[in-house]
Amino acid sequence: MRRTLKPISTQTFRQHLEKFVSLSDPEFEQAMTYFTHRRMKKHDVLVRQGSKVNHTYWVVSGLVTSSYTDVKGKDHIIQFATENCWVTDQNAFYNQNEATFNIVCMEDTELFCLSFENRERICADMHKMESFFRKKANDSFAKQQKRLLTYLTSDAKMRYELLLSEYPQLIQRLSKKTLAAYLGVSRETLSRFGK
Amino acid sequence: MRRTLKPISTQTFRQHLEKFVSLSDPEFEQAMTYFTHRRMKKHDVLVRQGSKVNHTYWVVSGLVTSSYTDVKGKDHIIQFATENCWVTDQNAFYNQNEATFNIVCMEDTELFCLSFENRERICADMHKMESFFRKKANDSFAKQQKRLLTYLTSDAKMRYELLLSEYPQLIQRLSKKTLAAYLGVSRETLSRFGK
DNA sequence: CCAAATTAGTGATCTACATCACACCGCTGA
DNA sequence: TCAGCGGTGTGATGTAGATCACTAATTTGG
Repeated sequence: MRRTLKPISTQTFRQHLEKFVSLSDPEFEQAMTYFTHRRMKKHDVLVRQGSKVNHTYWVVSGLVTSSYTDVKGKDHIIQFATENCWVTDQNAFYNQNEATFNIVCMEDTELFCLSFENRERICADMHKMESFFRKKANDSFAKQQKRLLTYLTSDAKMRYELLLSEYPQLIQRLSKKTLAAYLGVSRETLSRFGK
Repeated sequence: MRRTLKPISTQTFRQHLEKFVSLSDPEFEQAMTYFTHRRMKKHDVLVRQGSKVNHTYWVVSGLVTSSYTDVKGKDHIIQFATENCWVTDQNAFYNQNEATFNIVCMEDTELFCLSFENRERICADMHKMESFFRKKANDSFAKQQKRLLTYLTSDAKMRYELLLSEYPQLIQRLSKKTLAAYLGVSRETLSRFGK
């Protein structure tokens, strides 16, 4: 549980929080005390399917995926988290039960970590932070709904092209296999979309 | 904007809130002042695709669907809301932009309504209510994620059987056509799954 | 620095599901 | 009361995309 936070990272984090709530200097400093900082290596596992989930993470730098391995051993990625994204197994974290997802670093990754206890404490202590998390959760929910709608309305190729246009930089950082697991399409079919 | 709330409904609503936060009698009474009450008829429209969304709704009784009509005129149902469910177009409501979804009563429906302004006010005035909405939003997000995962991992028949086992009573209240639009499967294919 | 593993492209098949077409039934409302 | 319309079942056919099988290229870690 180290405490050496780079000023640049904390500034970016502050900007992130201030998208939803405005904070004074002392308020932001107070908020930071609830977080810890970690550096992970590529392939490191943050959350393992079936085990407890004690933290929610904010990605300072790097890239993390949240995925589910089904009974046939096939992977399904339900979320990418790059710089300035939050990631955890929501259900397991909030209800304190076993993880459905594997959360794994796809690159060397730097994180701010918030434990379950600290999450409840920061929300109880700082109304503004509870407000932040409410707004953030609503926002995530809306985005998730949009993604579900994409599944209901678009075929695989359209979903791929949508991803290309929305996150062009992400495509460079991930293998096609990984993209396929996110798009819900086989590696072979994705390959045939060309480009 | 009437103010005649049946005691039974308000008691159920209180129980709903108390799943996430505990409220004293005066606190609950204060909270209720931010809501209004409405009765709708079958086929009435709460939100129309393309227009502004001024309220979020809690269903006292009845049944409401949130759906999207695509360019080909095909309907996709993103959510059912029965008794004790919240429903609105999240994105349009929170970001105050145009609705993606149609929200329509499938039965005569009774609602508690919370306007955008009142939502922000109740959250600012009552920390506990902000806490409620934070927890509720996280819960909804996790449920939504689970549904997306179902799409990624299960075929149409499995999704149908899952729905049957999870919401057996819902099946009685909806036409197969409507169920098909929720499951992301054609009416004909659903029909062939048989009873 | 090289062996092993992982990633990527491509053809041949297979299959779940969509779409089209039609027939039938039970409401509902002028 | 009966015309019409939405809901439902079912056959025939079309198709997106899965799966299998193989080869080649690229990455990686010991």
